[in-house]
Amino acid sequence: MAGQVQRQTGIALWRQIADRIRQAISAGAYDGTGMVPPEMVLAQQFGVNRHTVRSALAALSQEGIVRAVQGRGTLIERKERLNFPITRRTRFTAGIGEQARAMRGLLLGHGEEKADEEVARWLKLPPGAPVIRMETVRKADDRPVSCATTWFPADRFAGMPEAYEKAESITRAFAELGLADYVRATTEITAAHAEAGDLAALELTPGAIVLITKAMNTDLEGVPVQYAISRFAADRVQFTIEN
Amino acid sequence: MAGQVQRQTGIALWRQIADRIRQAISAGAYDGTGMVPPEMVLAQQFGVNRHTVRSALAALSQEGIVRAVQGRGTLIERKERLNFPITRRTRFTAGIGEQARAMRGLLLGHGEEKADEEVARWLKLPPGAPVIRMETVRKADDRPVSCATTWFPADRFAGMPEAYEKAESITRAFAELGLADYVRATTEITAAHAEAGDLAALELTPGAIVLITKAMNTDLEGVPVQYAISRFAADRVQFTIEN
DNA sequence: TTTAAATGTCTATTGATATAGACAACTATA
DNA sequence: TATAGTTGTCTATATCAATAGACATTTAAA
Repeated sequence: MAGQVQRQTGIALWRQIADRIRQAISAGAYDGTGMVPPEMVLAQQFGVNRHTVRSALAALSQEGIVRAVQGRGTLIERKERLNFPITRRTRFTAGIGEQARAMRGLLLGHGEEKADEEVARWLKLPPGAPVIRMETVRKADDRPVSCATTWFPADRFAGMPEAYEKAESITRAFAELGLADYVRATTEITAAHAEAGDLAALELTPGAIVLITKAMNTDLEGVPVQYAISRFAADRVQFTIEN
Repeated sequence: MAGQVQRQTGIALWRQIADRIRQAISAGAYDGTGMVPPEMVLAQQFGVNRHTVRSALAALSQEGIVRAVQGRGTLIERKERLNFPITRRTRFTAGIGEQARAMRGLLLGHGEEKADEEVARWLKLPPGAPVIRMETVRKADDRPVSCATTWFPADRFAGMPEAYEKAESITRAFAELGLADYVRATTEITAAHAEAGDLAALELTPGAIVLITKAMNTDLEGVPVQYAISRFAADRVQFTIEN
């Protein structure tokens, strides 16, 4: 990890360094000691002043990734990255398996509305058809992993928000509404810088990256039952596609 | 697109605004006029000074996305985003279809080396087994889309670099070496800020986002034939997974 | 108990970022 | 051919980001 930070790019040096250290931690670069190298060493590696490194470490400390202890050093608190397999049987909660103890989905808000052009196309409904919209955030061990806007055909899944709020899971909410099984039909993946809404919902710092998925699930007959736009904190997750 | 830029975050306002405008262009927000709104209008929308908007537009102009014409306005030059379907039959060149006229793969460098732990695991070889490594960059209509490091079992595909350089495509190079068909077995997707090497290879500006895939292909018997780590310019591509 | 090594705090200075205002130069159109 | 609307350029000022140095405080080990 040599000094490859770049100046005058609109990205502050302390942020570039924070991103690099976060990635190094996630890759297990400091597993031997469980600590980040001393500030002076990092400053030399990146070719910057010690105070600039301190700004970066302060940001990581704010994220809960490291904890500085005067006299000892800067300890690594957290380094996991959740893996999400994307298959026909993709489910948010079940896919996590052993990676976290508790997976929960929280309902932030919901409403009934007319499908816009995009939602109608994905759900294969006529534009303007009534749909249920839900805003949710999903957490692994109380740490936010993704936030999502989800649409369901209103005539078929009218009670969805209430069922989801109780079950804290789409799969269980579907089951309660009489849909025993469903499959992932299509997933689109892009990436972007986090926006204001992401920062609040996912407890991110500005400049962070979000992975954005647009996903459509169908019942076993191939009829769309759900369309979701999810935004994942990129430094906490990865996706796996098995073909 | 209201004024949601954030201050004192380590990301300069002009960069946040450039990212937002790039995304709006890509989403077709200005298709009606083919132009970005006037600088004063954007400044008001984002709640910043006109000069800050000008810095953002200057960056987009540098990327070749817009072109300012004094007296008229700021014209949109380019708005495409390439789609890459990820299926068992994922191929870089063929998957593009009509989206670009010419897809080319260029060989930057290559060598033979011993498989490290990661490469050996993916290719299901004993650690230290000889592998061919290739560094490539792939372009659509002369615009860089991704750069990749690719490994092949050395005993089976010794002539790979030469074949690739001539064919400018993995698929055709495989065919030349006697492998008529292959399938995508596994794909992992993550995202990160672009590093120095990405900036050069992909002609990006610092702070840009890269989508990173780790992919393994097998022959029809399920024997691994290729492992690749590819880095895509996130604002130029999206992935689609059809299950 | 010293001492070395690490983080914490403070002051000062420089360069990049952002704001503010004024006016020039160019384009399209009434 | 005016005129309104737009981008281009200039000066000035304030705030944030980064550097530099000095010294305090805490921890662990000699």
